[in-house]
Amino acid sequence: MDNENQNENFSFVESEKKILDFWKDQEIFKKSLEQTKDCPPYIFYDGPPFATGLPHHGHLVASTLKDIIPRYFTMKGRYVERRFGWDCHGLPIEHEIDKKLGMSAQDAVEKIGVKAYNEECRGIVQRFTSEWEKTISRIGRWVDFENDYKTMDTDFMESVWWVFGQLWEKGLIYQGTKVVPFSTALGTVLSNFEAGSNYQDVQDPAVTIFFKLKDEDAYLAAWTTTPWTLPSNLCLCTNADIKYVKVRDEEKQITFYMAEARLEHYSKKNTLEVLGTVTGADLKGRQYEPLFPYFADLAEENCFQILNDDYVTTESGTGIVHIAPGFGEDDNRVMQEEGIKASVCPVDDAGKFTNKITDYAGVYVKDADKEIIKDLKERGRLYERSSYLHSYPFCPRSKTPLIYKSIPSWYVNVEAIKEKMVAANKQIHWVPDHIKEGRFGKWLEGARDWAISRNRVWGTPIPIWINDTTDKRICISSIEQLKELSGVELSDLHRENTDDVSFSIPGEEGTYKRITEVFDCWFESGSMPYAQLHYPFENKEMFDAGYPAEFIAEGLDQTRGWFYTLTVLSAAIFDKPAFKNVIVNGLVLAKDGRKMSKSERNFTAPDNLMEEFGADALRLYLITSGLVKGEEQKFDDKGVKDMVRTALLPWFNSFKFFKTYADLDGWDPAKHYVEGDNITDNWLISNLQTLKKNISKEMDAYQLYNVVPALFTFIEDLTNTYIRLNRGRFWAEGLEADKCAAYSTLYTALQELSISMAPFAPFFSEFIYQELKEMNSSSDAPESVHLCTYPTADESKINSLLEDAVDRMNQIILLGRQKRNQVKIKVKTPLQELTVIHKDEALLKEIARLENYIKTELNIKSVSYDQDEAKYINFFTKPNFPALGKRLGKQMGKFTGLIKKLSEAEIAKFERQGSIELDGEVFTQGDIDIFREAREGHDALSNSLISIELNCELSPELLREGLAREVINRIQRSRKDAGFNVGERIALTVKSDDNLQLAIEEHQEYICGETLTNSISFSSEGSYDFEFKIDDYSLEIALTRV
RNA sequence: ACGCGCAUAGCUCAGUUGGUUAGAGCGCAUCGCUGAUAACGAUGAGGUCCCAGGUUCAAAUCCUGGUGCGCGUACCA
Repeated sequence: MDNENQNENFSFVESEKKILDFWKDQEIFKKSLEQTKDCPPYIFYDGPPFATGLPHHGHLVASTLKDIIPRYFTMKGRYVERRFGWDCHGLPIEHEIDKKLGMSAQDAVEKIGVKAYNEECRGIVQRFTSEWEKTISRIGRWVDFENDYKTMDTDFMESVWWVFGQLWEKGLIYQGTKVVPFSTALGTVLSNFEAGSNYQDVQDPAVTIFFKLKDEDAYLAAWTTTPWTLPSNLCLCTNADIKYVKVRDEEKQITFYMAEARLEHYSKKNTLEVLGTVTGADLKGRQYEPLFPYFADLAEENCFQILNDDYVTTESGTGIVHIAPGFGEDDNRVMQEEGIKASVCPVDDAGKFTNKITDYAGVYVKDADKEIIKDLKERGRLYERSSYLHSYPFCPRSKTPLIYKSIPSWYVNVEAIKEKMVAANKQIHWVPDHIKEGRFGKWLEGARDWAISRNRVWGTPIPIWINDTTDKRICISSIEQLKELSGVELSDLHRENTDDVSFSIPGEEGTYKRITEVFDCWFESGSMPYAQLHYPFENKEMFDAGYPAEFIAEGLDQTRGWFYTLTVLSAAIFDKPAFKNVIVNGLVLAKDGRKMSKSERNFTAPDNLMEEFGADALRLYLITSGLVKGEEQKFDDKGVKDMVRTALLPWFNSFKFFKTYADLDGWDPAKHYVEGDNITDNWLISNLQTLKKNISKEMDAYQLYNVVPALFTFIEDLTNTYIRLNRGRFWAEGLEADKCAAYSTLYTALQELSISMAPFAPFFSEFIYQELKEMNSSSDAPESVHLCTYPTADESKINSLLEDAVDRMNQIILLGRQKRNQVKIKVKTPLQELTVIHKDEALLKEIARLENYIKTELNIKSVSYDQDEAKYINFFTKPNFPALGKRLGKQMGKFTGLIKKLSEAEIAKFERQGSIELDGEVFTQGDIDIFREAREGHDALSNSLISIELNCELSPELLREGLAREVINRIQRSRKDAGFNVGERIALTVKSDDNLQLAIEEHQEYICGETLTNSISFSSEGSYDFEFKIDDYSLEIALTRV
């Protein structure tokens, strides 16, 4: 491999593509599974996406999480199967077909039949699978697409039947009429989640209507925004505790009742005279005349009377609510509670009045509003008409307003198992944790029965057969059971095959026929843990061993979706949670803080991003953000670019540095691996162990957002401390022990880093791993970084004292640079002396071990140490608040003042004796913090932990040495420009001013050594290839190859 | 409307159980470094920690009430 060339043109994107090929050709994913197949399983559930859309940023976040965790646990020695899943059924698919055919599903079924309709659906379900596979693979997610599960597979559907059968046996299924959100365009009931997904602010007509009391020449004023429900009115409702007034509108010649609190509102346009006051309770039981004749006979069933309920308020309207139990859940409830069973719902599936409503039969309800209002006006029953702005649910598919109507539906009695669900939730570890008790916990507590039937075509048929004579019901929960009863053995369970299967049972009259409804597709995705394995028909042991799953990860929107349905079914059947750990990711917003929207074009397509910056950068960006703890994140492409810059490039550069020199020296880990005792080597190795320890702690808690920053810090330490300080060791001639130790340390760090990073940045980790592997002449290392064991910390190599010491050294270097900046002396100009000041002798000794690094970094001739801080530094003290606050409580204020006022002498005494008494209170070490700041008039600097003094006096000698360094710099630049290789030796001709020449002569040996120059000749004439200005001096040089 | 979350530098975000000098990166300015560097390093400017109360010796942090944003829930007739 031509490494030289490859490095010059290294591209993360190209490298990733090569690695994708490598994984594919060598079947690394498969091998990782084979390698772990006897290990304890780690069960991961993949939530199935709808296959109708393309993957977006939200899927990428989830996909990254769904890749990192399984990779990590695989490397930890677990067997992690990853099956992709597809949600195939449901409205989105049917809606696509309806659009294509240009008609509703009902019409389509009538014209072409169930079979042909389902064929259409089946045909488009997998339309985008190749795009999904492409994007998911590109981001580096390893998932089994071949062995995927589809909710339309016969095995899957049969397990769904089994799940339903379980609920049926436990008595959790019932048929009821409930008032539900209904889409008149789709002709179907919507689930709660669907109904809530599209609220819009709309203007609806708001009318105040009079109902004539039977026993008095007065009316009741009721207010409604749905005039079309008035023909179905069966009762009126007041609040027992609200005061009502009887008023007279002389102008309109009418007397009526309304809430006192609403009087003000109605008095604005009308002159009203109050005749008397009653409570809602007083009104209860009084009868009124039906507004319309259609259901007048229901008066026999106690309709057309006034009821009481607390849900009536006086925030709007008249405080008297019109009740149409067919169209309102509260309405229905109030009447049920009063024991009135009557309910009417004279509206068909298309939202049109039935023949019962003779005057408006066939009219779409919203269209009927106007005519009804007109009719009421003519009859003198309309008091006021206005419009009302409120948010109203719309059908998310057809964008038409939903109506609420009562419909026969099949329900899961969720309320009966609420406690089980709450108990199951207690066993789940949520990231972020507030969802457990918050959003999800609250949702469970308020859970309501779940309508699972849909009057649809493309779905899993609900396996209930009803006897057409006796109304006896049988739930069938397997293909086998159906065969036993009917003699028909089905290989596909869709409606075209099941609808016509009927049977009778010997000794019973009548024929059993299947109901026509299919399942809500959420029931199917909630059945996924069982159905993907075709449990219990197959894989019984496998399921039992791995349930509940260890881990799932989905977006915050699934709180009410998949997280919920999994929990409902699992609690109902097994009284357990379905999963133990869940990471909930937040919503990805566009850069401008709004939702990402295709029409707004306010984001870059995922594929383009990966084409520009690579998948690793994208992955790292996503999982370092708040997205992995359920927070939203404004997605900025620049953030992805920054990941390249702040993490991947330094990592790459440190590797490239290593490789450049190791190749030059022919260093081979198999032959030249040495553990030396260099202090920075020990430090880096110690740092590495600490890193591994922290990673494993955070990963155990599924807190990914803490893992990657720790890795970044390590990369930073590696490049800006370890390599920077040790460059000289790699430049040394030959392969001495110390140099081998340096190589070995760097090799170990890079290798372990690549393995540690593998779950997070799987591509670049692989790249580094392969490169390092290639350098090893006798490597029996695994073929891929992803087949390695995840490194664990060797705690015996952790030396926290040393880690601290290096921190302090870095502080000293920073202070030195700060000082040089202040006095404007470049690092190239050497300074004579640095004094490190600290009272602690042991610390000074520790720092002295790092003296050479300090000298080099700050370009200092000598370092001295001084324990007598008072010479340079002022002290000031502050109480250690956390410690003292608890002890002193209210007295804290007083002592804070005393402590801050301590004199230098008292502080010195305190330091010497280790304690001090103030106003009767004894303070010991740790109670008082001592801070340091440089004393004025000194060249000292302090960061309150450590202090330095830098001798900034310059002598001509020092200045000339500085000049020599400048010359080296110019020669190196020239070498590079002239195209010399790193190792090539040169001869130099120099033309310069006298003082500069003196500097060069004085430091000739040093200059030659640094620049690989064999000889320097001086000239005073002619002109040369390279010309420079150094301060006020001019320098011209020419280079020739030797 | 209710529930949950969020609000910190021009921008994107850290900020442990309350603890007194509130941090990082980007951007900006200045200086420097560069034979691992698509780079980088240092220094500096930049803050009403959304607002108002409260608890406390002490509040960015806890409580209450607002405001704004997001998500979720909701037939308020």
